[in-house]
Amino acid sequence: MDEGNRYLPIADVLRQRIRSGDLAEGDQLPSIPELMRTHGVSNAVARKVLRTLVSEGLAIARSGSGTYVRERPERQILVRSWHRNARGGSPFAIEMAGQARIGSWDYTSRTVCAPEGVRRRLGLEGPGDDDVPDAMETSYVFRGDSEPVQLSTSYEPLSLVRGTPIVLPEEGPQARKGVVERMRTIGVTVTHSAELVSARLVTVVEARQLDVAPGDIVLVIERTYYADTRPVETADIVIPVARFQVLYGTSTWDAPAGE
Amino acid sequence: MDEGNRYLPIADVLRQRIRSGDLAEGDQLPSIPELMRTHGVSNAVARKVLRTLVSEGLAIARSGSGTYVRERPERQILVRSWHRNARGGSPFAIEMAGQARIGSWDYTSRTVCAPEGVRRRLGLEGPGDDDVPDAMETSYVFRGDSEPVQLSTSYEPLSLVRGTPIVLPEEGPQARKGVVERMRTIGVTVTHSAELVSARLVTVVEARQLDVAPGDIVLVIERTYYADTRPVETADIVIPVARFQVLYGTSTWDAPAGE
DNA sequence: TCGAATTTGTGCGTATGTATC
DNA sequence: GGATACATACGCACAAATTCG
Repeated sequence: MDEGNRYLPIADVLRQRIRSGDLAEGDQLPSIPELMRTHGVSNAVARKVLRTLVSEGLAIARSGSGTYVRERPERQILVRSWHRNARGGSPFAIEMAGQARIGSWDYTSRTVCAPEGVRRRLGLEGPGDDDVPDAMETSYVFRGDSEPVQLSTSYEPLSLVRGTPIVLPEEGPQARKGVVERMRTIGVTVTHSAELVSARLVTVVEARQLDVAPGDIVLVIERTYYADTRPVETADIVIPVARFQVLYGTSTWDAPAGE
Repeated sequence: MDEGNRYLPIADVLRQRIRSGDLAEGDQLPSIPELMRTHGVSNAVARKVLRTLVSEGLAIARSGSGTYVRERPERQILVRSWHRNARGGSPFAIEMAGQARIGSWDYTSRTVCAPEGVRRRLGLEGPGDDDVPDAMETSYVFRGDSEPVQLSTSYEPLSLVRGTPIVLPEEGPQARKGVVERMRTIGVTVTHSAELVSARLVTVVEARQLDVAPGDIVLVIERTYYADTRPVETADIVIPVARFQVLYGTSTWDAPAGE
Protein backbone atom coordinates (compact mmCIF):
# COMPACT_ATOMS: atom_id res chain seq x y z
CA MET A 1 0.00 0.00 0.00
CA ASP A 2 2.83 2.36 0.90
CA GLU A 3 4.25 3.99 -2.19
CA GLY A 4 7.70 3.46 -0.69
CA ASN A 5 9.12 6.93 -1.24
CA ARG A 6 7.60 9.22 1.32
CA TYR A 7 10.56 11.60 1.22
CA LEU A 8 10.24 12.49 -2.48
CA PRO A 9 7.00 14.54 -2.37
CA ILE A 10 8.25 16.42 0.69
CA ALA A 11 11.54 17.20 -1.07
CA ASP A 12 9.51 18.38 -4.07
CA VAL A 13 7.59 20.85 -1.93
CA LEU A 14 10.79 22.35 -0.54
CA ARG A 15 12.41 22.42 -3.98
CA GLN A 16 9.40 24.32 -5.29
CA ARG A 17 9.50 26.80 -2.41
CA ILE A 18 13.18 27.45 -3.14
CA ARG A 19 12.64 27.87 -6.88
CA SER A 20 9.71 30.23 -6.36
CA GLY A 21 11.69 32.40 -3.98
CA ASP A 22 9.41 31.67 -1.06
CA LEU A 23 12.58 30.42 0.60
CA ALA A 24 15.32 32.90 -0.34
CA GLU A 25 19.07 32.36 -0.39
CA GLY A 26 20.38 31.96 3.12
CA ASP A 27 16.98 31.21 4.62
CA GLN A 28 16.78 28.31 7.01
CA LEU A 29 14.88 25.23 5.87
CA PRO A 30 12.51 23.45 8.27
CA SER A 31 14.52 21.39 10.75
CA ILE A 32 14.23 17.64 11.07
CA PRO A 33 11.86 17.73 14.09
CA GLU A 34 9.79 20.37 12.31
CA LEU A 35 9.41 18.20 9.20
CA MET A 36 8.49 15.26 11.44
CA ARG A 37 5.66 17.24 13.02
CA THR A 38 4.34 19.02 9.94
CA HIS A 39 4.42 15.98 7.65
CA GLY A 40 3.92 13.25 10.19
CA VAL A 41 7.02 11.26 9.27
CA SER A 42 9.89 9.69 11.15
CA ASN A 43 13.28 11.29 11.62
CA ALA A 44 14.81 9.04 8.95
CA VAL A 45 12.46 10.43 6.30
CA ALA A 46 12.90 14.03 7.38
CA ARG A 47 16.66 13.53 7.36
CA LYS A 48 16.55 12.01 3.88
CA VAL A 49 14.56 14.97 2.59
CA LEU A 50 17.22 17.43 3.72
CA ARG A 51 20.12 15.23 2.63
CA THR A 52 18.58 14.98 -0.83
CA LEU A 53 18.38 18.76 -1.18
CA VAL A 54 21.96 19.11 0.05
CA SER A 55 23.21 16.49 -2.40
CA GLU A 56 21.47 18.38 -5.19
CA GLY A 57 23.41 21.48 -4.26
CA LEU A 58 20.27 23.41 -3.34
CA ALA A 59 20.98 23.57 0.38
CA ILE A 60 23.83 23.51 2.86
CA ALA A 61 23.68 21.78 6.24
CA ARG A 62 25.40 23.50 9.13
CA SER A 63 25.87 21.10 11.97
CA GLY A 64 24.32 22.35 15.18
CA SER A 65 22.59 25.21 13.45
CA GLY A 66 20.29 24.12 10.66
CA THR A 67 19.96 23.55 6.95
CA TYR A 68 19.94 26.64 4.75
CA VAL A 69 19.19 27.55 1.15
CA ARG A 70 22.56 27.69 -0.58
CA GLU A 71 23.87 31.10 -1.51
CA ARG A 72 25.33 31.35 -4.97
CA PRO A 73 27.81 34.18 -5.28
CA GLU A 74 28.37 35.48 -8.80
CA ARG A 75 30.93 33.33 -10.48
CA GLN A 76 33.86 34.96 -12.19
CA ILE A 77 34.74 34.14 -15.74
CA LEU A 78 38.09 32.67 -16.74
CA VAL A 79 38.78 33.51 -20.37
CA ARG A 80 40.80 30.74 -21.90
CA SER A 81 40.77 31.88 -25.52
CA TRP A 82 38.84 33.88 -27.96
CA HIS A 83 39.33 34.46 -31.59
CA ARG A 84 41.13 37.64 -32.43
CA ASN A 85 38.58 38.70 -35.01
CA ALA A 86 35.83 38.38 -32.45
CA ARG A 87 36.85 41.90 -31.54
CA GLY A 88 35.28 43.67 -28.61
CA GLY A 89 31.62 43.74 -29.42
CA SER A 90 29.74 45.05 -26.45
CA PRO A 91 28.26 41.72 -25.25
CA PHE A 92 31.75 40.35 -25.21
CA ALA A 93 32.99 43.40 -23.37
CA ILE A 94 30.32 42.85 -20.76
CA GLU A 95 31.26 39.23 -20.33
CA MET A 96 34.89 40.17 -20.00
CA ALA A 97 34.13 42.71 -17.28
CA GLY A 98 33.96 40.23 -14.41
CA GLN A 99 36.94 38.33 -15.67
CA ALA A 100 39.38 36.83 -13.22
CA ARG A 101 42.98 37.87 -13.47
CA ILE A 102 45.80 35.58 -12.53
CA GLY A 103 48.23 37.61 -10.48
CA SER A 104 50.69 35.32 -8.78
CA TRP A 105 51.64 31.68 -8.59
CA ASP A 106 53.68 29.13 -6.71
CA TYR A 107 55.33 26.21 -8.43
CA THR A 108 57.59 23.22 -7.96
CA SER A 109 59.48 21.42 -10.72
CA ARG A 110 61.00 17.94 -10.88
CA THR A 111 61.85 15.31 -13.43
CA VAL A 112 59.57 12.28 -13.49
CA CYS A 113 58.63 9.29 -15.53
CA ALA A 114 55.44 10.60 -17.13
CA PRO A 115 52.24 8.79 -16.12
CA GLU A 116 50.25 6.79 -18.65
CA GLY A 117 47.76 9.43 -19.80
CA VAL A 118 50.47 12.05 -20.21
CA ARG A 119 52.60 9.61 -22.22
CA ARG A 120 49.82 9.28 -24.74
CA ARG A 121 49.27 13.00 -24.96
CA LEU A 122 52.98 13.75 -25.44
CA GLY A 123 53.54 10.87 -27.84
CA LEU A 124 56.12 9.19 -25.61
CA GLU A 125 56.74 5.61 -26.62
CA GLY A 126 56.51 2.55 -24.46
CA PRO A 127 55.20 2.06 -20.93
CA GLY A 128 57.99 4.09 -19.33
CA ASP A 129 60.43 3.08 -16.62
CA ASP A 130 60.15 4.51 -13.12
CA ASP A 131 63.95 4.80 -12.94
CA VAL A 132 64.28 6.66 -16.24
CA PRO A 133 62.71 10.13 -16.05
CA ASP A 134 61.47 11.36 -19.42
CA ALA A 135 59.50 14.50 -18.55
CA MET A 136 59.80 17.71 -16.58
CA GLU A 137 56.79 18.05 -14.28
CA THR A 138 55.86 21.47 -12.90
CA SER A 139 52.97 21.93 -10.47
CA TYR A 140 51.40 25.36 -10.13
CA VAL A 141 48.96 27.04 -7.80
CA PHE A 142 47.64 30.17 -9.52
CA ARG A 143 46.11 32.99 -7.52
CA GLY A 144 44.11 36.09 -8.37
CA ASP A 145 43.74 38.73 -5.69
CA SER A 146 45.55 36.22 -3.44
CA GLU A 147 42.58 33.85 -3.82
CA PRO A 148 43.45 30.47 -5.38
CA VAL A 149 42.04 30.32 -8.91
CA GLN A 150 43.34 27.17 -10.50
CA LEU A 151 45.83 24.34 -10.20
CA SER A 152 47.97 23.16 -13.07
CA THR A 153 50.39 20.29 -13.53
CA SER A 154 52.49 20.72 -16.64
CA TYR A 155 54.65 18.17 -18.47
CA GLU A 156 57.37 18.81 -21.07
CA PRO A 157 59.29 15.96 -22.71
CA LEU A 158 62.92 15.83 -21.54
CA SER A 159 63.90 14.80 -25.06
CA LEU A 160 62.92 18.32 -26.07
CA VAL A 161 64.12 20.55 -23.24
CA ARG A 162 67.02 18.64 -21.65
CA GLY A 163 70.20 20.66 -21.76
CA THR A 164 68.45 23.87 -22.86
CA PRO A 165 68.19 27.07 -20.79
CA ILE A 166 64.47 26.46 -20.33
CA VAL A 167 64.58 23.02 -18.71
CA LEU A 168 63.17 24.55 -15.56
CA PRO A 169 60.08 26.48 -16.76
CA GLU A 170 60.14 29.04 -13.97
CA GLU A 171 63.89 29.68 -13.68
CA GLY A 172 66.35 31.55 -15.83
CA PRO A 173 65.83 34.45 -18.21
CA GLN A 174 62.65 32.98 -19.72
CA ALA A 175 60.82 32.47 -16.46
CA ARG A 176 57.22 33.72 -16.20
CA LYS A 177 56.98 33.98 -19.96
CA GLY A 178 54.57 31.23 -20.91
CA VAL A 179 55.10 28.12 -22.97
CA VAL A 180 54.98 29.73 -26.42
CA GLU A 181 57.66 32.32 -25.66
CA ARG A 182 59.90 29.83 -23.90
CA MET A 183 59.71 27.29 -26.72
CA ARG A 184 60.54 29.94 -29.27
CA THR A 185 63.92 30.53 -27.60
CA ILE A 186 64.95 26.95 -28.34
CA GLY A 187 63.71 27.10 -31.91
CA VAL A 188 60.36 25.41 -31.38
CA THR A 189 57.39 27.24 -32.88
CA VAL A 190 54.12 26.41 -31.18
CA THR A 191 51.39 26.50 -33.81
CA HIS A 192 48.23 25.55 -31.97
CA SER A 193 46.77 23.93 -28.90
CA ALA A 194 43.92 21.64 -27.93
CA GLU A 195 41.91 21.74 -24.73
CA LEU A 196 40.04 18.63 -23.65
CA VAL A 197 37.43 19.60 -21.07
CA SER A 198 35.95 17.34 -18.44
CA ALA A 199 34.82 17.51 -14.81
CA ARG A 200 34.93 15.44 -11.65
CA LEU A 201 34.68 15.68 -7.88
CA VAL A 202 37.51 17.56 -6.22
CA THR A 203 40.11 15.47 -4.40
CA VAL A 204 40.90 16.11 -0.76
CA VAL A 205 44.30 17.60 -1.59
CA GLU A 206 42.87 19.89 -4.27
CA ALA A 207 40.06 21.01 -1.98
CA ARG A 208 42.64 22.23 0.51
CA GLN A 209 44.76 23.95 -2.13
CA LEU A 210 41.79 25.65 -3.80
CA ASP A 211 39.98 26.42 -0.54
CA VAL A 212 36.73 24.75 -1.57
CA ALA A 213 34.52 22.23 0.21
CA PRO A 214 35.15 18.52 -0.32
CA GLY A 215 32.45 17.19 -2.63
CA ASP A 216 32.65 20.27 -4.83
CA ILE A 217 33.06 19.87 -8.57
CA VAL A 218 36.11 20.92 -10.59
CA LEU A 219 36.58 21.42 -14.29
CA VAL A 220 39.58 19.51 -15.60
CA ILE A 221 41.23 20.76 -18.78
CA GLU A 222 43.88 18.70 -20.53
CA ARG A 223 45.69 21.32 -22.54
CA THR A 224 48.31 20.31 -25.10
CA TYR A 225 50.53 22.61 -27.15
CA TYR A 226 51.68 21.44 -30.57
CA ALA A 227 54.50 22.47 -32.87
CA ASP A 228 52.81 21.38 -36.08
CA THR A 229 52.19 17.70 -35.46
CA ARG A 230 54.48 17.35 -32.46
CA PRO A 231 53.14 17.79 -28.92
CA VAL A 232 55.61 19.90 -26.93
CA GLU A 233 53.80 20.48 -23.66
CA THR A 234 50.70 19.21 -21.91
CA ALA A 235 49.04 20.22 -18.67
CA ASP A 236 46.21 19.17 -16.37
CA ILE A 237 44.38 22.30 -15.29
CA VAL A 238 41.95 22.14 -12.36
CA ILE A 239 39.35 24.89 -11.85
CA PRO A 240 36.71 24.99 -9.08
CA VAL A 241 33.26 25.36 -10.61
CA ALA A 242 31.86 26.94 -7.45
CA ARG A 243 33.73 30.17 -8.16
CA PHE A 244 34.57 30.15 -11.86
CA GLN A 245 33.20 29.50 -15.31
CA VAL A 246 35.42 29.11 -18.35
CA LEU A 247 34.79 31.09 -21.52
CA TYR A 248 35.70 29.88 -24.99
CA GLY A 249 35.06 32.18 -27.90
CA THR A 250 34.72 30.75 -31.38
CA SER A 251 34.22 31.91 -34.91
CA THR A 252 31.03 30.73 -36.48
CA TRP A 253 32.65 29.30 -39.58
CA ASP A 254 34.34 26.83 -37.28
CA ALA A 255 31.22 25.91 -35.38
CA PRO A 256 29.88 22.39 -35.77
CA ALA A 257 26.75 22.21 -37.88
CA GLY A 258 23.40 20.74 -37.04
CA GLU A 259 22.85 22.18 -33.59
CA MET B 1 34.51 5.89 23.91
CA ASP B 2 33.23 5.39 20.39
CA GLU B 3 35.16 7.50 17.96
CA GLY B 4 31.83 8.27 16.26
CA ASN B 5 32.76 7.39 12.69
CA ARG B 6 32.89 3.65 12.40
CA TYR B 7 32.11 3.69 8.71
CA LEU B 8 35.16 5.75 7.72
CA PRO B 9 37.93 3.20 8.42
CA ILE B 10 35.91 0.47 6.68
CA ALA B 11 35.41 2.70 3.65
CA ASP B 12 39.15 3.41 3.67
CA VAL B 13 39.94 -0.29 3.50
CA LEU B 14 37.68 -0.80 0.49
CA ARG B 15 39.00 2.36 -1.19
CA GLN B 16 42.53 1.02 -0.78
CA ARG B 17 41.58 -2.39 -2.18
CA ILE B 18 40.08 -0.68 -5.23
CA ARG B 19 43.08 1.58 -5.78
CA SER B 20 45.53 -1.29 -5.46
CA GLY B 21 43.62 -3.36 -7.98
CA ASP B 22 42.79 -6.06 -5.44
CA LEU B 23 39.21 -5.27 -6.40
CA ALA B 24 39.19 -4.79 -10.17
CA GLU B 25 36.70 -2.91 -12.31
CA GLY B 26 33.39 -4.71 -12.33
CA ASP B 27 34.18 -6.80 -9.24
CA GLN B 28 31.50 -7.07 -6.62
CA LEU B 29 32.12 -5.32 -3.30
CA PRO B 30 31.22 -7.07 -0.04
CA SER B 31 27.47 -6.88 0.47
CA ILE B 32 25.84 -5.18 3.44
CA PRO B 33 25.28 -8.42 5.43
CA GLU B 34 28.85 -9.43 4.64
CA LEU B 35 30.24 -6.16 5.99
CA MET B 36 28.04 -6.57 9.08
CA ARG B 37 29.54 -9.99 9.78
CA THR B 38 33.18 -9.28 8.93
CA HIS B 39 33.37 -5.94 10.72
CA GLY B 40 30.79 -6.50 13.41
CA VAL B 41 28.68 -3.46 12.58
CA SER B 42 25.00 -2.77 12.07
CA ASN B 43 23.34 -2.52 8.69
CA ALA B 44 23.22 1.27 8.96
CA VAL B 45 27.00 1.44 9.11
CA ALA B 46 27.55 -1.10 6.37
CA ARG B 47 25.07 0.77 4.19
CA LYS B 48 26.83 4.06 4.85
CA VAL B 49 30.16 2.54 3.81
CA LEU B 50 28.80 1.48 0.43
CA ARG B 51 26.83 4.68 -0.10
CA THR B 52 29.98 6.68 0.58
CA LEU B 53 31.93 4.80 -2.09
CA VAL B 54 29.05 5.19 -4.54
CA SER B 55 28.82 8.93 -3.90
CA GLU B 56 32.56 9.19 -4.53
CA GLY B 57 32.04 7.64 -7.94
CA LEU B 58 34.13 4.58 -7.09
CA ALA B 59 31.28 2.08 -7.07
CA ILE B 60 27.85 1.50 -8.50
CA ALA B 61 24.97 -0.09 -6.60
CA ARG B 62 22.70 -2.45 -8.51
CA SER B 63 19.53 -3.05 -6.57
CA GLY B 64 18.89 -6.72 -6.04
CA SER B 65 22.33 -7.72 -7.20
CA GLY B 66 25.15 -6.04 -5.34
CA THR B 67 27.57 -3.13 -5.31
CA TYR B 68 30.33 -3.19 -7.90
CA VAL B 69 33.56 -1.36 -8.66
CA ARG B 70 32.68 1.20 -11.27
CA GLU B 71 33.89 0.54 -14.79
CA ARG B 72 35.31 3.48 -16.66
CA PRO B 73 34.96 2.93 -20.37
CA GLU B 74 37.00 5.09 -22.73
CA ARG B 75 35.28 8.38 -23.11
CA GLN B 76 34.46 9.69 -26.54
CA ILE B 77 35.41 13.17 -27.60
CA LEU B 78 32.87 15.78 -28.63
CA VAL B 79 34.55 18.34 -30.87
CA ARG B 80 32.93 21.71 -30.32
CA SER B 81 35.25 23.87 -32.39
CA TRP B 82 38.70 24.05 -33.74
CA HIS B 83 40.46 26.69 -35.69
CA ARG B 84 40.47 26.19 -39.41
CA ASN B 85 44.22 26.63 -39.68
CA ALA B 86 44.75 23.88 -37.13
CA ARG B 87 44.50 21.58 -40.11
CA GLY B 88 44.79 17.86 -39.68
CA GLY B 89 48.13 17.38 -38.00
CA SER B 90 48.47 13.79 -36.97
CA PRO B 91 47.94 14.24 -33.21
CA PHE B 92 44.76 16.07 -34.03
CA ALA B 93 43.74 13.36 -36.43
CA ILE B 94 44.24 10.81 -33.69
CA GLU B 95 42.17 12.79 -31.26
CA MET B 96 39.43 13.16 -33.84
CA ALA B 97 39.36 9.43 -34.50
CA GLY B 98 37.21 8.52 -31.50
CA GLN B 99 34.97 11.47 -32.02
CA ALA B 100 31.27 11.18 -31.33
CA ARG B 101 28.90 11.90 -34.17
CA ILE B 102 25.49 13.34 -33.63
CA GLY B 103 23.11 11.39 -35.81
CA SER B 104 19.56 12.11 -34.80
CA TRP B 105 17.56 14.26 -32.44
CA ASP B 106 14.15 14.84 -30.93
CA TYR B 107 12.86 18.29 -30.13
CA THR B 108 9.92 20.28 -28.85
CA SER B 109 9.34 23.99 -29.41
CA ARG B 110 7.15 26.50 -27.58
CA THR B 111 7.02 30.20 -26.85
CA VAL B 112 7.91 31.18 -23.29
CA CYS B 113 8.80 34.12 -21.15
CA ALA B 114 12.56 33.65 -20.98
CA PRO B 115 13.97 32.86 -17.53
CA GLU B 116 16.26 35.30 -15.76
CA GLY B 117 19.65 33.96 -16.86
CA VAL B 118 18.56 33.69 -20.48
CA ARG B 119 17.21 37.25 -20.41
CA ARG B 120 20.65 38.52 -19.48
CA ARG B 121 22.35 36.47 -22.17
CA LEU B 122 19.93 37.59 -24.89
CA GLY B 123 19.88 41.22 -23.76
CA LEU B 124 16.13 41.20 -23.09
CA GLU B 125 15.08 44.15 -20.97
CA GLY B 126 13.13 44.08 -17.74
CA PRO B 127 12.14 41.19 -15.51
CA GLY B 128 9.71 39.72 -18.04
CA ASP B 129 6.05 38.91 -17.65
CA ASP B 130 4.84 35.33 -17.46
CA ASP B 131 1.85 36.21 -19.65
CA VAL B 132 3.95 37.86 -22.37
CA PRO B 133 6.14 35.33 -24.17
CA ASP B 134 9.31 36.89 -25.58
CA ALA B 135 11.37 33.88 -26.65
CA MET B 136 11.07 30.67 -28.66
CA GLU B 137 12.30 27.77 -26.54
CA THR B 138 13.37 24.54 -28.24
CA SER B 139 14.47 21.49 -26.23
CA TYR B 140 16.61 18.86 -27.94
CA VAL B 141 17.79 15.37 -27.15
CA PHE B 142 20.74 14.56 -29.43
CA ARG B 143 21.74 10.98 -30.13
CA GLY B 144 24.75 9.31 -31.73
CA ASP B 145 24.44 5.66 -32.65
CA SER B 146 21.01 5.87 -30.95
CA GLU B 147 22.78 6.55 -27.64
CA PRO B 148 21.89 9.90 -26.02
CA VAL B 149 24.83 12.27 -26.33
CA GLN B 150 23.69 15.65 -25.14
CA LEU B 151 20.68 17.75 -24.18
CA SER B 152 20.18 21.29 -25.37
CA THR B 153 17.63 23.97 -24.60
CA SER B 154 17.78 26.81 -27.10
CA TYR B 155 16.26 30.29 -26.88
CA GLU B 156 15.74 32.79 -29.70
CA PRO B 157 14.21 36.24 -29.08
CA LEU B 158 10.70 36.51 -30.54
CA SER B 159 11.51 40.12 -31.43
CA LEU B 160 13.91 38.67 -33.98
CA VAL B 161 12.13 35.62 -35.39
CA ARG B 162 8.41 36.31 -34.95
CA GLY B 163 6.61 36.29 -38.26
CA THR B 164 9.58 34.84 -40.15
CA PRO B 165 9.69 31.39 -41.80
CA ILE B 166 12.16 30.22 -39.18
CA VAL B 167 10.13 30.90 -36.02
CA LEU B 168 10.03 27.18 -35.42
CA PRO B 169 13.69 26.08 -35.64
CA GLU B 170 12.96 22.53 -36.74
CA GLU B 171 10.06 23.12 -39.14
CA GLY B 172 9.86 24.54 -42.64
CA PRO B 173 12.48 24.62 -45.39
CA GLN B 174 15.33 25.61 -43.04
CA ALA B 175 14.82 22.79 -40.57
CA ARG B 176 17.89 20.77 -39.52
CA LYS B 177 20.20 23.47 -40.87
CA GLY B 178 21.72 24.98 -37.75
CA VAL B 179 21.45 28.45 -36.31
CA VAL B 180 23.90 30.19 -38.65
CA GLU B 181 22.19 29.01 -41.85
CA ARG B 182 18.72 29.71 -40.53
CA MET B 183 19.58 33.21 -39.41
CA ARG B 184 21.12 34.01 -42.76
CA THR B 185 17.77 33.45 -44.47
CA ILE B 186 16.24 36.31 -42.50
CA GLY B 187 19.17 38.62 -43.16
CA VAL B 188 20.98 38.09 -39.87
CA THR B 189 24.69 37.33 -40.20
CA VAL B 190 26.09 35.44 -37.22
CA THR B 191 29.66 36.60 -36.69
CA HIS B 192 30.86 34.71 -33.65
CA SER B 193 29.84 32.75 -30.58
CA ALA B 194 30.84 32.36 -26.96
CA GLU B 195 30.75 29.20 -24.90
CA LEU B 196 30.67 29.49 -21.13
CA VAL B 197 31.62 26.16 -19.62
CA SER B 198 30.64 24.91 -16.20
CA ALA B 199 29.63 21.64 -14.53
CA ARG B 200 27.19 20.37 -11.94
CA LEU B 201 25.42 17.24 -10.75
CA VAL B 202 22.91 15.81 -13.17
CA THR B 203 19.23 16.39 -12.35
CA VAL B 204 16.84 13.47 -12.05
CA VAL B 205 15.12 14.34 -15.32
CA GLU B 206 18.41 14.70 -17.19
CA ALA B 207 19.71 11.42 -15.78
CA ARG B 208 16.73 9.63 -17.29
CA GLN B 209 17.04 11.40 -20.65
CA LEU B 210 20.79 10.81 -20.90
CA ASP B 211 20.68 7.30 -19.44
CA VAL B 212 23.26 8.01 -16.73
CA ALA B 213 23.22 7.33 -13.01
CA PRO B 214 21.85 9.99 -10.67
CA GLY B 215 24.78 11.67 -8.95
CA ASP B 216 26.78 11.74 -12.17
CA ILE B 217 28.37 14.97 -13.31
CA VAL B 218 27.41 16.89 -16.45
CA LEU B 219 29.20 19.64 -18.31
CA VAL B 220 26.96 22.64 -18.89
CA ILE B 221 27.78 24.91 -21.80
CA GLU B 222 26.00 28.23 -22.20
CA ARG B 223 26.48 28.92 -25.89
CA THR B 224 25.47 32.27 -27.35
CA TYR B 225 25.55 33.29 -31.01
CA TYR B 226 26.11 36.94 -31.86
CA ALA B 227 25.46 39.05 -34.95
CA ASP B 228 28.14 41.61 -34.27
CA THR B 229 27.15 42.95 -30.87
CA ARG B 230 23.65 41.52 -30.82
CA PRO B 231 22.93 38.12 -29.26
CA VAL B 232 20.60 36.19 -31.58
CA GLU B 233 20.44 32.77 -29.95
CA THR B 234 21.54 31.16 -26.72
CA ALA B 235 21.42 27.57 -25.54
CA ASP B 236 22.07 25.48 -22.44
CA ILE B 237 23.91 22.36 -23.52
CA VAL B 238 24.20 19.42 -21.12
CA ILE B 239 26.82 16.70 -21.67
CA PRO B 240 27.46 13.70 -19.37
CA VAL B 241 31.17 13.54 -18.47
CA ALA B 242 30.91 9.84 -17.75
CA ARG B 243 30.86 9.18 -21.49
CA PHE B 244 32.22 12.32 -23.15
CA GLN B 245 34.93 14.93 -23.06
CA VAL B 246 34.70 18.18 -24.97
CA LEU B 247 37.52 19.36 -27.23
CA TYR B 248 38.29 22.99 -27.93
CA GLY B 249 41.07 23.80 -30.34
CA THR B 250 42.74 27.18 -30.18
CA SER B 251 45.39 29.14 -31.98
CA THR B 252 48.37 29.97 -29.87
CA TRP B 253 48.38 33.66 -30.64
CA ASP B 254 45.08 33.83 -28.82
CA ALA B 255 46.19 31.80 -25.83
CA PRO B 256 46.39 33.55 -22.46
CA ALA B 257 49.93 34.23 -21.31
CA GLY B 258 51.65 33.22 -18.13
CA GLU B 259 50.57 29.61 -17.83
C1' DT C 1 31.74 31.80 31.48
C1' DC C 2 28.51 28.52 31.89
C1' DG C 3 24.73 25.78 30.72
C1' DA C 4 20.33 24.69 28.45
C1' DA C 5 17.98 24.20 24.15
C1' DT C 6 18.23 23.22 19.39
C1' DT C 7 19.95 20.89 15.34
C1' DT C 8 22.66 17.98 12.68
C1' DG C 9 25.51 13.61 12.47
C1' DT C 10 26.11 9.02 13.57
C1' DG C 11 24.84 4.80 15.54
C1' DC C 12 21.76 0.45 16.82
C1' DG C 13 17.87 -2.72 15.75
C1' DT C 14 14.01 -4.12 12.99
C1' DA C 15 10.59 -4.47 9.23
C1' DT C 16 8.81 -4.14 4.47
C1' DG C 17 9.15 -3.49 -0.55
C1' DT C 18 11.32 -4.69 -4.74
C1' DA C 19 14.76 -5.94 -8.14
C1' DT C 20 17.95 -9.63 -9.58
C1' DC C 21 19.48 -14.15 -10.11
C1' DG D 1 8.97 -19.70 -6.33
C1' DG D 2 12.92 -18.97 -3.42
C1' DA D 3 17.24 -16.81 -2.03
C1' DT D 4 19.89 -12.77 -2.04
C1' DA D 5 20.68 -7.88 -1.83
C1' DC D 6 19.62 -3.17 -1.99
C1' DA D 7 16.14 0.86 -0.84
C1' DT D 8 13.18 2.78 2.17
C1' DA D 9 10.90 3.18 6.39
C1' DC D 10 10.01 3.18 11.61
C1' DG D 11 11.71 4.17 16.54
C1' DC D 12 15.27 5.26 19.74
C1' DA D 13 19.88 6.90 21.72
C1' DC D 14 23.94 9.69 22.05
C1' DA D 15 27.76 12.86 20.35
C1' DA D 16 29.17 17.25 18.47
C1' DA D 17 28.33 21.85 16.98
C1' DT D 18 25.80 26.04 17.36
C1' DT D 19 22.97 29.52 19.57
C1' DC D 20 21.39 32.18 23.17
C1' DG D 21 19.91 33.52 27.82
